[in-house]
Amino acid sequence: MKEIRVLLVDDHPVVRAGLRAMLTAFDGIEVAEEAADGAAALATLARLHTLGEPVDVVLMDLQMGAGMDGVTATGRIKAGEAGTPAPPVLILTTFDSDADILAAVEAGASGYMLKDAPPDQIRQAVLSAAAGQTALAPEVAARLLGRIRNPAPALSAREIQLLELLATGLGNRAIARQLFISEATVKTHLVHIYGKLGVDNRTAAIAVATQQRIIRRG
Amino acid sequence: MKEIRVLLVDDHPVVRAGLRAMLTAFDGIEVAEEAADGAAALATLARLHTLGEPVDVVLMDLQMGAGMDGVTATGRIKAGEAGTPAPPVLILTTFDSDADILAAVEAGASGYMLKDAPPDQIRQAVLSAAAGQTALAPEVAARLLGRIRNPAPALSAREIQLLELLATGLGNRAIARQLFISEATVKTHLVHIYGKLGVDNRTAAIAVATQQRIIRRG
DNA sequence: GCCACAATCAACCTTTTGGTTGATGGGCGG
DNA sequence: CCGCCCATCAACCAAAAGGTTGATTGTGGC
Repeated sequence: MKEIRVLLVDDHPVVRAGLRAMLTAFDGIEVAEEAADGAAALATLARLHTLGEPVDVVLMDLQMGAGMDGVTATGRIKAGEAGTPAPPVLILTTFDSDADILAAVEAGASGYMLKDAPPDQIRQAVLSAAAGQTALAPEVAARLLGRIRNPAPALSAREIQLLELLATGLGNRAIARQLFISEATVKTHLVHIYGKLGVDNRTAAIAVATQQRIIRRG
Repeated sequence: MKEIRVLLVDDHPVVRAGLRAMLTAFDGIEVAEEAADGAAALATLARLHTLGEPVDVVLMDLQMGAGMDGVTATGRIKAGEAGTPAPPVLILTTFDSDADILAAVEAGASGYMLKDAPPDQIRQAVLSAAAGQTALAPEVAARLLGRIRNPAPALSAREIQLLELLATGLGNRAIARQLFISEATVKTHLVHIYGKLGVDNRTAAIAVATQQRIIRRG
């Protein structure tokens, strides 16, 4: 049986070594290459493609230190920038905020796993991704389902984006400039956010959004 | 030559596998055991001690998901709670915030490395720790020096108390009522807080205070 | 005793937010 | 095609927050 060829993308040598050790121990999976950031991943994909040794699954971290982050890299891979038929991208990260998950899914990721997952779960996810299926960590799936069942907060992507800037302490004017929209629009978004979160000021919005892990907090 | 026996403490199976693979590849280092959180680390230390197979160095993550965190565990190990002569504890984590570093050092850690460090740096740090020396990642050392040059904000207890209420989203009037002081006093405190944190509004104050772990966030 | 500082309050003013109403255009599902 | 929602903007008003000055009290250190 043909082995599933995986490309590891993570800025931590330790994590790459761990994944390599874990994955190669499984039957049917081999590690084709490693990359330390998104840019290197794109280059590696292209190189392996021209060598006639295509990658079946990309295992991608989200936070990548200085280099190109995982969401951007996923988007570019899916856009075909590596010059190859885009392989499935499986996100493997430590964070599980709504903002991260939504961004990854929108970028075209076909799975979202957490690094503290047991090895077998990661193996299953790689197999699923290689088979063209979607694989979500139970915690992630639960959050998405909960969101569907309980459309209470139901913030739009734009609103989450605003919330994140809000949480950095920016004023309305600064947010407006960041997003290239008018201050009036920022205020409109905020009013909607307040309504959906059941609060009446920005600090309370941040408190609620943080607690519900709609946005992330270092 | 006697091997240096290391105890790995990290909640991520992936990271443990990576460290194990990396460390065992080095001459003179072997992985004695693994633990998924601080409590397990204490128990393992005690067990290995009674077996007459003491640990030379503890490699400890800081963020440990649900279990006992690394700072607490380090403190307890150094306090002798494992019933053993406390081995050196080398922190190995992804975050390098001032608060994390200071907390770890205060808890008695004898080193602070980042997970994206090259393998050889990690090896050197383990050797140094085993020899009773201190090993700081260059980035960490730089940050500590910077902190010494321009000292900490030094908020008063009252100001921290205010910050915590601030972070829950309360307005000045509500904070005043909570603390049984006037709104004017709240504003005065806030001005002082803004000055010390180098910001000019409440959300930015929360952002900075959270990032520096002056206040706590789930 | 004096100085520095934390904590408290007041009055005043400027800037920022919050809240409302209304309007436009794009996209998507029934 | 018609709503519905999202994203965008405007004008306006009320409320809250930000900033300044100045003052009182208590505590701790030199």
